[in-house]
Amino acid sequence: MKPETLGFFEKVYEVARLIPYGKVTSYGAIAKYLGAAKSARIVGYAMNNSGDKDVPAHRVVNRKGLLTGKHHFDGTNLMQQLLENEGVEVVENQIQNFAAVFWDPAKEL
DNA sequence: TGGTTGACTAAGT
DNA sequence: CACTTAGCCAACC
Repeated sequence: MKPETLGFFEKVYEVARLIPYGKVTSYGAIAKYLGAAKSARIVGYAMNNSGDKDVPAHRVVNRKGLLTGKHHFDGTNLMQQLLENEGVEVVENQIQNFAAVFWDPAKEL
């Protein structure tokens, strides 16, 4: 593939694509894996631009397992539906049993 | 070049 | 226990 811009965003997209089916991770976990643990906000910012990318942004939530980014999806419950479709239990925008579905790239990779 | 933004996180009140 | 404040850093204007 082409290295593209080789910017921080592209790195975030690659990690996001590595998230297994039925699993989720946090912005901070991705940032840490990229060596920029304090750039969690940048990860979220990148996700905002992931609309044209094949990035499962619905698998990326904040550290509390809360679907903070669902407001950026087209529908109001689209993000939740996608997660539930993968077997992730979500109630009131919050992932249930978050620890069980949490996937840490820094540890898994 | 410099200032604003933001799908975050940790710590404090 | 819920809200507020502060730090953080890459991209955008």
